[in-house]
Amino acid sequence: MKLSKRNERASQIIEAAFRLIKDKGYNNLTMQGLSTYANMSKGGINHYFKNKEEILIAVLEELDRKLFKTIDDKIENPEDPEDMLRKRCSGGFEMAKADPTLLYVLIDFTALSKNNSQYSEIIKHFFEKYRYLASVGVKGGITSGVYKNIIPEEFGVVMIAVWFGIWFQWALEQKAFNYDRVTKIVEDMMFNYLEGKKEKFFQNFDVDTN
Amino acid sequence: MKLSKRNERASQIIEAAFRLIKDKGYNNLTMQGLSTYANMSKGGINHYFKNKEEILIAVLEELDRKLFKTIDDKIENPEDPEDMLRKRCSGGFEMAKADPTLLYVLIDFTALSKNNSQYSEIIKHFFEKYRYLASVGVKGGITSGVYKNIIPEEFGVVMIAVWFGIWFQWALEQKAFNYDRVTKIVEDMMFNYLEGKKEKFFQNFDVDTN
Amino acid sequence: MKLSKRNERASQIIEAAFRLIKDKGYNNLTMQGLSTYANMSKGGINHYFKNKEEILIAVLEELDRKLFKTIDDKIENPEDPEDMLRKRCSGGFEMAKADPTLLYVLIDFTALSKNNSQYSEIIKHFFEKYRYLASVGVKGGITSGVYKNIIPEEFGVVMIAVWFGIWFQWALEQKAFNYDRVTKIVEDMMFNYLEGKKEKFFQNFDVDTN
Amino acid sequence: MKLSKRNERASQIIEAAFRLIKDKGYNNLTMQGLSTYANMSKGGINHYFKNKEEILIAVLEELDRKLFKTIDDKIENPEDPEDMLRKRCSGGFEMAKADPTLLYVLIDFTALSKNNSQYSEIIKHFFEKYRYLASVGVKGGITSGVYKNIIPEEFGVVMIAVWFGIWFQWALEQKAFNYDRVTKIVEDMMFNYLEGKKEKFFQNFDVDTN
DNA sequence: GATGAATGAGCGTTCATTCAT
DNA sequence: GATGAATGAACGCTCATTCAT
Repeated sequence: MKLSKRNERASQIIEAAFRLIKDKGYNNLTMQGLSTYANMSKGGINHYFKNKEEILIAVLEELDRKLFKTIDDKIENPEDPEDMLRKRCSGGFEMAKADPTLLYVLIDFTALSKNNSQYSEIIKHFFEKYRYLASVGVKGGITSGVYKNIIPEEFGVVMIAVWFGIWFQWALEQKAFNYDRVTKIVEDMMFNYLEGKKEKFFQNFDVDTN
Repeated sequence: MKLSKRNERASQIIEAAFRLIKDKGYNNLTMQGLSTYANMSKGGINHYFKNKEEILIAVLEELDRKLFKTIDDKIENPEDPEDMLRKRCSGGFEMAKADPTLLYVLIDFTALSKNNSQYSEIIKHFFEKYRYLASVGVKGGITSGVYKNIIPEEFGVVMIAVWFGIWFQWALEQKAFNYDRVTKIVEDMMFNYLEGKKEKFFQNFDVDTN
Repeated sequence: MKLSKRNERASQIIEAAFRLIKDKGYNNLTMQGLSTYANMSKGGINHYFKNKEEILIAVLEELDRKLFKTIDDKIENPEDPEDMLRKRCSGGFEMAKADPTLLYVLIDFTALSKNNSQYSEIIKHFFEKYRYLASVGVKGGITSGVYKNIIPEEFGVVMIAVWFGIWFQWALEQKAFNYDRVTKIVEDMMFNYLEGKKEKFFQNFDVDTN
Repeated sequence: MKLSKRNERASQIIEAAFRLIKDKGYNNLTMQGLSTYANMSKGGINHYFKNKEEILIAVLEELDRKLFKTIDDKIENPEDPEDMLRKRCSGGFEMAKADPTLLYVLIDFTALSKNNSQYSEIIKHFFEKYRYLASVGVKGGITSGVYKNIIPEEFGVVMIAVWFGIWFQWALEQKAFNYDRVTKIVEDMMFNYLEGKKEKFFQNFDVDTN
């Protein structure tokens, strides 16, 4: 009971911090502003978090959770590796389009990570995980005999690069390009590439059916 | 003579600021620290720059110059559009590999750009320019009748996304993947894709020669 | 309870600032010095006042209050307009004599008012009010049929000029003249002048009794 | 020759400082701004004045000269004491009306004089001198047998008080009152008062002629 | 538990003054 | 003589953190 109340209060603080960073950036996040935004006294925050950094770690973990949830929720049929890959891919793009400003939270922490090994580690693991998730479809395809001559982890790097790179540009200026058409291009590009790495039989089959 | 000495001192400050941001991040850049690092008194910096922001704008412009120079220097034979495209592409990858930490300067300013329209505009133009440079090769290919059914600007977005996305991951953790192999993959992937957009005659010809 | 404590602390700061300006002048009033003088940390002052100017506005209002109180307290019998006028007049003189250094606060703010419209407005209203108070006695005298051919507001200007001009000289150098004799002269002068503006009947009567 | 050039340059600085203080106030007078305004390098100013304070002393002396000149120039017939008195009186009022902002220079230095005995002494002597000038007419009247029962120095205090007090109010807000009518009132008031102090014979004579 | 008054180190910036040229 | 680059102390102000209530 007490613990749940404690968690509730802590969440309240984290959510407020998250929103403030998203809207105004890390550099404009003050404990005073946070206390106002979280409807809690300045001293009160210290009951739940030792100091500002502890809050920020929690915010970063919350970001991870948010992103993961959004992307992973898209997957419906995890048995089919190709479908999972496509879903993850489009899931990431949809998320980035739905809330481009979320990027600024990530960027803020990346900027800070230069001098904070804790942030740095979390962000590293964060990208590792997404590379892994991206690679799983490819890996599944390989074990099921679909793709050949491809290192799934490396293709995960590519997928994440594309996803993040487009998100970044999109967050900077949304009128710069047509998001849907560009993401369609990269999806085509990536799956055409994987197509070319399918086994001969399937490739021939695909070509014939085309 | 006088002007050149003035420029020299100003460059000295910008370089110091650049290094400090690259090494310690914007949030740890103080005028005191800068004055120490630039071997100049705190007040002395004010002869060359009205305030901290003016220095930072200059640093951002320096970043632009640095990146542009590194990438554009790679182009040797600008007559051949495909060659230019490949050179620009690999030029970008080589630069990112040569000095991954340069990214931190860009990331720092991106984080700040959320609440600073001046930074924001510069970074936007920055990416616009690189998208344009990336698109020029494709555009040249179209006018010379090589590529079809492709919007060069949109492919520019893709190229920059890939370049930036890989750079980002590489800067975060260089032991996470094999940079050369991954960039080889994306280059293959992108040029295969463009290949598929070549005119029928060339496409058939290409297929035959494979 | 809380509010009163807050007001108490704010007053403490204002009083300290008032004293410092009175003793050392505005140009020697620093936040550090103020914090020392007010027995409060530098940052603590920021709980009560957003910035230095806010403190100074409060000091100016305090000055207004101080002067008003001292002068207005002298009036005992407001039914008799002539008496009120005399009381106000001598009240002002007594106040100026009692604490000539109070003038320095006013002079400091007047100097600053050149480039600060907020100070300027307050000081203008300040003098307006005193002109008004000075004119009220004359006005009363007119409605009760005592004075004729006189514009009370203009005589208010004269009274304030005399009061302020003598105060100023007195504050500069108190051994320069005999304050009581000089103020006696100006009181005589002013009331003789008003006497001359009384209705014929009273004038004759006065002349006869002389 | 050298000296005169030196004086010329020094005057250039003093005039610039005077104008800057008059227009922007002492608190906005910087050596950099002064050097710009005086068309002289910052270091150059140091050839003519040891430091800022020395310039300010010179400015104060210049103020004294300016005021004295304006007032004293009005006197045409110094043989007639009453005329001299009237001329000085109206001369002071005309000067104050012609350039009300001149007051701010005086006020600025008065504010500073609290912590600068040099300024303080100059301003004291300044007022002393004007009291003296104001008293001379009265004194002359006494020795020539016109006024009785009056201490000229004390009446000088009154005259300066009136002059300064009206100037002050006028400088603060020129639309607050009709300057000419008010100065007419105080001149009447003061000379009526002196009239009342003339010897019996003259007084009777005056009354008869009225 | 909860508050917000209080602290003080540290920030960006200004500016009178010095001095090599 | 004349310049303006360079200095550094001092300023107003911010803000994470502490702690008495």
